[in-house]
This record gives sequence, C-alpha cells and structure tokens, in this order.
Amino acid sequence: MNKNSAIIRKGRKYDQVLDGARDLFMAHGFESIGVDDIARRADVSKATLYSYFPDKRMLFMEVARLECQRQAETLEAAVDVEQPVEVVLGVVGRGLLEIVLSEFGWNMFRVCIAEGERFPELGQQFFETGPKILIDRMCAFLEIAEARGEVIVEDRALAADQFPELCKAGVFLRLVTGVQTEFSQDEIDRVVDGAVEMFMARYGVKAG
Amino acid sequence: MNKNSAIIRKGRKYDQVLDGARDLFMAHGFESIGVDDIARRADVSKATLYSYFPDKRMLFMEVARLECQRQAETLEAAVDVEQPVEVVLGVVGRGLLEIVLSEFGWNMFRVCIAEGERFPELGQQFFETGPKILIDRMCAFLEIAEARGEVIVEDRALAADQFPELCKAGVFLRLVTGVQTEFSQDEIDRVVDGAVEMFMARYGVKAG
DNA sequence: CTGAAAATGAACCGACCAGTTTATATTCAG
DNA sequence: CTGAATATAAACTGGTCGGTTCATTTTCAG
Repeated sequence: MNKNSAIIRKGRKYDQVLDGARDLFMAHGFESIGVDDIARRADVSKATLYSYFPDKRMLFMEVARLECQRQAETLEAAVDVEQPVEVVLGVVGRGLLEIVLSEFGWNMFRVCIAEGERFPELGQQFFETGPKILIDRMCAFLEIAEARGEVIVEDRALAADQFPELCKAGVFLRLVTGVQTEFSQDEIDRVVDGAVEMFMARYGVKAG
Repeated sequence: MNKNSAIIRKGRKYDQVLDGARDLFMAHGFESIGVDDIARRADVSKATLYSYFPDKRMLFMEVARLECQRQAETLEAAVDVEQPVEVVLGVVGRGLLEIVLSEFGWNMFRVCIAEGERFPELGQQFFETGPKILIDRMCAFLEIAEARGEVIVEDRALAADQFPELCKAGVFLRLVTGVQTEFSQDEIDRVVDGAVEMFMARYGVKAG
C-alpha cells in the first residue's frame, strides 16, 4: 500500500465522510442534518467521523471550502478573456446564475446567513473563496477590456460589484424567500441579457 | 373601559408581548431567542404568551408583518413622485439601504432564509409585505416618469427589479457574510449614486 | 363586593441532538 | 501469525428548548 495516501489523507474513510457530508449538507443545509445522518449516509460510524473532524462545524467548513473551490474553477474555465466584453459578461452572468440557482449555491448561502452569528468564520470563508474571487477576476478583466478600448470604468471595484448583483435582479430575492424556486432558461436569459445591456450602456464605449 | 379595545386586541398584555418579542427578535434573530426570553422581557408569563399566540412561529410572523409594514410606510412617505427621476431614485436607494443595513432588515432577512424550509410561509409573507411593495411602486413610478418623457423602459418589471439590486451592490453580500458590518455614509452614497447613474445611462432620455 | 376572566410561575414533558465512551471486531504491515 | 492501528455499534451524557398543565393569585366589570 502506498505510504503517501496515509499521509495525505488521514485515513481510509476520510473521503467517504466528506462525500456523505457534502451530499446531505448541500441538499438540506446545516442545522437540519444530524451528525448521525451523515455517519449513516457515509457508511461510517459516528466515532470514526469524529476521529477525522473535531466537530460538525469543521466538517461543514471543509465541505464548503472544497465545493466553493470547485465552482470557482468551473466558472473560470468557461471564460475566454479574448472575447468581446459583451460575450464574456454573458458567459459570466449565466455561469453565476447557474451557481446561485443550484442546490449548492442556495444552501451555501442559507447556511452562511443562518449561522452567521454562531460561527462567523464560515461566512467570511465563503466570501473569500467564492464571491471575492469573482469580483477580483472581474476587476482584472475590466482593466484588460479598458486597455482594449471597449469600456471606460472610473470606479472598477464598484463596477465589479454591480454586474453580479445585476445578474441576480429579481431572481435571487424570489429564490431565497421561496416565492419562486424554478427559473426557465428564458427567464435567466432575460435577466442576464438585461444586465449586460445595462452594464454596457453605462460603461461601454460607443460604437466605432 | 372602551369595549372595542377588548375586541380589537385580545387582552391587556397583547402589545406587551409583541413589543418584547420585537425587541428580542430584531436584535438576535429567531432561533437564538427562546420563548422564555421573550416572556421574561415582556414581563409576562409563558402561559400568557401562549394564550395569545399559538406558537413561536406565529408570534414571529406577526412581529415581522408589523415591522415590514412600518418600514414600507416610512420609505413611501419620503418619496415625492413629482421630483425628477434622478432625485426620486436617490431617495429610494438611500431609504432602501437604510432598511437593509438596519438591525431589523438584516435580522428579518436572516430569519427568512435560515428558516426557509422549516416554515416557508414566512419568506413569502416577507416578500409580499416588503420587497414586493417596493417593486410595485417602482413600476408605477416608471410609468409616470415615462409619461413625463424622462425615461424609456421597455421591460418595466425588469427595471424595477434591477434598481434595488443595484443599490445593494457590494454592500449586501459583505454584510450577510460578516465581512463588513458597518458602512459609512460615503460608502452608501457611492453605491447609490452609482446605481442612479447606471440606471439613467440605460433608461434615461438624453438631455433636451 | 363578588365572581368570572385573565395572568402567574413553576414544575414538568418529550423530543432532539452534539459529542463521548466502551467493549468488540476488522484491517493490514511486517 | 501477530499485534497495533483503525473501525464499529450502541448505549449514554448533558444540555436545550418548545410547549403544556395546574393550582394559586390578580384584575376588573357590573
């Protein structure tokens, strides 16, 4: 047996636990899932679970960290900065909405907010490993686009905050309040296209 | 003693309970507050409390309903639709941010999301009595403004969703994740003014 | 003053759940 | 084969909290 595996991961069933936890947490949030549920789902004893993770929170944070990372990488891979601004924004917007509307995005958000005062580290970790990355990339991209003469942005940080928010217009609030839980591709296109149009109207350099 | 008061309100200490509940819920959210805490704060016995409200949820929903109503009225009173669009939007934006950043707004939101799956009615009630009202008024105002020739808005519902979202750019996410909890007037002005500028760039009718 | 309605408080119930312990069983390297 | 490391099941602890009950006291209209 390869010695590295024992060093890198702390035991044979480490990933099993993580996978089970991810499934349940992402589907039902944090509080409504018991440690017993996770152990059962992961086909692992509770004692084993606690031999890997000090407590439920830490387990959740690890799940969240990994999942955020995965989502960020997926979105980033879909972007080609060589494309015109409108195209890039469209891709980013649609990708963002996909995350926001996914089981993961929704539950991640829910837990961050719900548990905000009981463990604040989570919300901050989420922001740093999720939205923050998007905003940073957005800033960098706007700089490139400005160098290409496609846009003029005085306050880049503000613009980078505005676009993602614009993409969630109408969708996010209805989602989190439970007023609407399913969104058609048409609805998504309408809001993303609307966001791109608005963004370009404000920052785009006129044709020519 | 006036007979109506007995009919309208169900007992002498009804308001006492409501007030105590509001204070605690708005300051600490839903789950972290116990029914015993509320009874103690309201100077009322637990049994009395339960003689007015069937359970903790219903108590919270009533508190939420009243508070939403109050906030909506305050914001509405501050608006003068006779003013130019830019001015009205500025007032609305600043008023909205004040609500969002307040103890009430923040906790209201938190609870809606946190308890979303345990009692969905709350989120929906919140949406209907809060954001929905703003959006509706916004639509109506855009129609008026368009009649005055100040703006041209093809998709009014979308625009009415976009503006409030734009006002929260950068602020909301940092707030709920706990990354930033205090916002200076300068920061608020920057984002609201940015929102108005962007909105006018997209929908405003050029000078003249 | 009086009697019904309202309020009290304190004990109590039952459910839930994170985390621990223990005695037993399985795995696997050497 | 052996023994140390790891895993297991299940019982147990300790605490929280929503909601109920009831015998007693307070309030207040008529």
